[in-house]
Amino acid sequence: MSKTILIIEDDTEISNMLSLLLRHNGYQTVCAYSGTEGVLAHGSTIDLILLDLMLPGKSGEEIVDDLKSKHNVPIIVTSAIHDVGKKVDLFSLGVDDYVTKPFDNDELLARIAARLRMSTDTVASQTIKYKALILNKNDFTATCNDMPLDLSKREFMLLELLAANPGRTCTKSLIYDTVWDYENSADDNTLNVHISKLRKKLKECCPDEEYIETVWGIGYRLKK
Amino acid sequence: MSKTILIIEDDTEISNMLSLLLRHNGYQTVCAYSGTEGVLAHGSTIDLILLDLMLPGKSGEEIVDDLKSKHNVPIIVTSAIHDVGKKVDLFSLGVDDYVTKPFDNDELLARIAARLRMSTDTVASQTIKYKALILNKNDFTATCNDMPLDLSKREFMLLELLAANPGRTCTKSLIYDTVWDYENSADDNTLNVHISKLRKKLKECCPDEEYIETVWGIGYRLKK
DNA sequence: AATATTCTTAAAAAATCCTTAAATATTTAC
DNA sequence: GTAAATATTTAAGGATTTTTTAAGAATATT
Repeated sequence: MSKTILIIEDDTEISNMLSLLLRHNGYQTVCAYSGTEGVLAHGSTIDLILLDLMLPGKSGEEIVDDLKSKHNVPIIVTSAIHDVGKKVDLFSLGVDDYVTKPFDNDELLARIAARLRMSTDTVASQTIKYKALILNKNDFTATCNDMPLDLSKREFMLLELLAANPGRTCTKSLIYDTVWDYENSADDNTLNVHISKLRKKLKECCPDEEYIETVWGIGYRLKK
Repeated sequence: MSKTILIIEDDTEISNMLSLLLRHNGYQTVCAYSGTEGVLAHGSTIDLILLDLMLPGKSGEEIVDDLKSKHNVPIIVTSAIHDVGKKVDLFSLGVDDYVTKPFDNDELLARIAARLRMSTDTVASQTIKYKALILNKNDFTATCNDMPLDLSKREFMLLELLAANPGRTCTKSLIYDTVWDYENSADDNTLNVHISKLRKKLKECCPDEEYIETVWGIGYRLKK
């Protein structure tokens, strides 16, 4: 699955060059042109951040702090400074790596690949993402638009089943088998009620979008 | 406490220079002049390895593998090659960082310091902090808001497990495995009672805040 | 051996979740 | 367009799980 990289870089020329390089190598990119803009653009869909340190406005340290506290993904700093003192401070803040400009394209790609490999091995394999929705199978937590979703066990299992098969219709019979472990009687309304509650909770985080579609007479599905 | 660094480097001049540099900066050093010698010299007293890749004899990859399997400490490769392909392979083998020769002394020191800090932070650190809570694994003492928390062994282990995974739900089954060392029978109430007592003790130090959240049907967690 | 502490069990109370049922709304079929 | 079938929503009762309390069993300490 394609990874998304957030580029925070004030020099348009460098930013464009980076974006092109990364897209040519199979990544998706999001560009921000200042630290504050970068913090705003950062969210659950971002897998790694390329951060230029010499940005106007907020200090680099502040930005790293804000980014990390919002969503903890690897940060690689691209910097022209040769000041080693700075570098040490950054490491202690949580920066994962840095490259000094002008950088070698292949080296940059290698470092990005290394960082992504590290993070996917540990956490991401146990999570299901669907649009702004993230389900963590390890600890039964869920977030939508980075807001916590408070789901009961049955609600979580139901949403997990749907999110694991986005765009595919899950028949009621399949859902009862998977989530409830028994066959449904024809007049059973339990599933409907659970869907209703899920929609209500999802709407609180995403007022604009309808996630769960009903397939009349058959079951439910998440929109493609 | 002073850290010991193993220098694996066949060029005597560079080796001596490195050793001098590191000793001047408060480290102890051990020198080896080939890969095989390096693997032999490696043991429990070594905290970090500086490894020259262009060694005669065994391949660099083999050496890294042998070193890591003997005692897993950070390895920083010092290398003259600019071949990026090599670098990627090394990352996947477990090399933590690399510097290209000729290297800047200060940069090398910064990277060493960063790696050592990481490993002490993760492994050697014997305290767990969570909000106003501090758990000391060495002597099984705990404080909350600087007030001593008098915890029994099971209570400490339980709180330790939760605090080591803040925000994550620990399933009952996991908790029984970790704290009690046996599978729980379905109607076992022991864990619930311990949670109850923990909450009571925590409330005495933190009347305002509820630390332990229950995840219905699944387990418990500390709030994010 | 006696005492103190901690752990477990049991039972009642409280909280939460699940299901049912009924009323309303929507879609499909004729 | 109307009737039938299916879906949605709400509220309430029932079922399940958790919390709390207390007492007895197990373990550790003096």
